[in-house]
Amino acid sequence: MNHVADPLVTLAARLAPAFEAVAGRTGVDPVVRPSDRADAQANGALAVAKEIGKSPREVADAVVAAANGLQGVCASIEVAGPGFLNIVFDNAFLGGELAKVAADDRLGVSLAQRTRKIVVDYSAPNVAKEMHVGHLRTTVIGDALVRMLEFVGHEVIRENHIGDWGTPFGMLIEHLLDLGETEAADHLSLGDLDGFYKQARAKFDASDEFKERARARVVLLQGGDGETSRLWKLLVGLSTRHFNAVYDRLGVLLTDHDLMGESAYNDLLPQVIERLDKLGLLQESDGADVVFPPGYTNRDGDPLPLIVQKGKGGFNYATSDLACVIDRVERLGADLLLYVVGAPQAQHLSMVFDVARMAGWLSEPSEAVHVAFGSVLGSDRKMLKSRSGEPLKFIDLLDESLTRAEAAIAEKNPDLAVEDRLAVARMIGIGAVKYADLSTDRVRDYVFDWDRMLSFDGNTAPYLQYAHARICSIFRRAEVDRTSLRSIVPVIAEPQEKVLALAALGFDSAVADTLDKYSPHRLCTYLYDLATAFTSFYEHCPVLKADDEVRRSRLALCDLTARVMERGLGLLGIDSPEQM
RNA sequence: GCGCUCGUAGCUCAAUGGAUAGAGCAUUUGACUACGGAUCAAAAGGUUAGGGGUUCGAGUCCCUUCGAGCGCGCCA
Repeated sequence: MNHVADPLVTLAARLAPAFEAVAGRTGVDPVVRPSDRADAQANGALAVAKEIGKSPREVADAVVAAANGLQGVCASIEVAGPGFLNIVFDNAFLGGELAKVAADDRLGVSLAQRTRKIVVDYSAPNVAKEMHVGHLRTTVIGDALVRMLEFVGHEVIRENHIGDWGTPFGMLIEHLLDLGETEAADHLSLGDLDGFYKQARAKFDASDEFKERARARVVLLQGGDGETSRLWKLLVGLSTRHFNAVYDRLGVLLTDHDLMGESAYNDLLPQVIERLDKLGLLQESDGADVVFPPGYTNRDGDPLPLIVQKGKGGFNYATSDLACVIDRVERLGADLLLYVVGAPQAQHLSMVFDVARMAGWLSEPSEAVHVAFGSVLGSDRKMLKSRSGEPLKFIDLLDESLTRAEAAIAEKNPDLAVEDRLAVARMIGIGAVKYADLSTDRVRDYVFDWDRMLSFDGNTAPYLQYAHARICSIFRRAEVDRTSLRSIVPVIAEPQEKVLALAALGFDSAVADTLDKYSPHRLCTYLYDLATAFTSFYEHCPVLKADDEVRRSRLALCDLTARVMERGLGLLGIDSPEQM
């Protein structure tokens, strides 16, 4: 049994019996919330009053009278307004809780009550195409969710569903042959994947002869021809090298081990059709094999089908997505499938999930969730593009983040050794890009703005990293063994100490809330609150100059704050430099 | 036309159905013999797009109007 770190959660548990006694039933929610009038407030009396036909204040008074589990937790509890309970925590209680969390390697973050096997589908770039800004959100959000899910104890299977199959590969392989393998390899290893793709595309559009060769090559590829497969693998290998270079620079967990491209499901595709057919779900419509999940209509108001086999016999992405569901549930035994995919695909995924449920491939307790996200916009509020109008290359984005971060550090901390500057600039620059992406509600579009994300003020990665670095600076001067601070009970006296203590103790709830909705911005908001609580504490409460007992107590608060910040940023995939 | 998502301060964003809607930027005003001022404290800034409804209580849930973005049968 994990210790509950968040005082608000403890309070709710202690208060619940009193609410239940007054309401005369079990399962009453005390509705404990953070408060700006006290340390916490409990709003449950208003609902109970309605239920049992008494006045809210009467109920609130009765709850206070019945609450006998609060000794040692609360310093005061009083009825206010129409029937709210304002609660002030006991400082000694908070100190004790801090000590427990400080002694815990997990910093109070509890393990999931039910451990699940979770497939996270994210990133998914296309072979022979360069990664661009369109892959930013899925990669960054997916990575953060993976880190958090693993941290709370789930078994996570990362799947990078790369686009490594389909009709374009006929033309790509033919172009490869035209260029000659070695020359093509040189060309591609330079990283100019887009140029290669565009050349192939141009030939495909211009030449009937090439078009015919490309089509024949697709047939060979799908038929498993040895030489064709070898060339295909060559293309895939050159592309994944590019992907890995980006992932490495970005600092995400994806490796070749996580590759699970469309080609991996090739053998399953015919089975998808067969099984749908046997279940009687398959219908023929305009020459294609389709399934009609209820509730979808097209332009004309007619039922909208999910096409699983094209009129000419080929499979499409719906087939592949259904095969994925089968593979993930039946072979891997996953009970939660997360799709970190852009919001525009909502209808498609919804139809795929519906069909999978109709077919019985996705049933309780297994479920699929579309973790949708909005677009990255430029300052003109349109999709972010490079100056030339092309999608912004991922690698250029990373380069610019580094350049800008390095310039900022050189200007603001010229004392930092030059050899450290590059490493720190990487942490700041990449962190800024990731945090900007993670810190707004994922379902909304967001405006990409270098100056804002790299600012050291406001809700940005550099601000959080700065708070962490300041604490590290304190410890460079303090000459104490940080681990020795983790067994002492901090004394909470000043208001700023209390705010900071409550913030640090809320890490568990922040992680839980974040995972509840798969919304990383909740953890970001939490860490920002923690950072502001710290800077306020830092301004008002001298640490190193304080008398011995207070000094040790405040050092302990600093240590815990830094650990939570580093771990929290780490869960977002962001590093915390000790100096910056 | 239908569907999905969104609409909150000048700008960028928060707000598990709870009291007086919060931050940052920009603006204004304070605090630098500094544990890292890369900061802090404060002021000002709002009919939560409009209108109905449910509820003890609505930015949040429902209906509707307006506006924006994205989807809507053989690309993925």
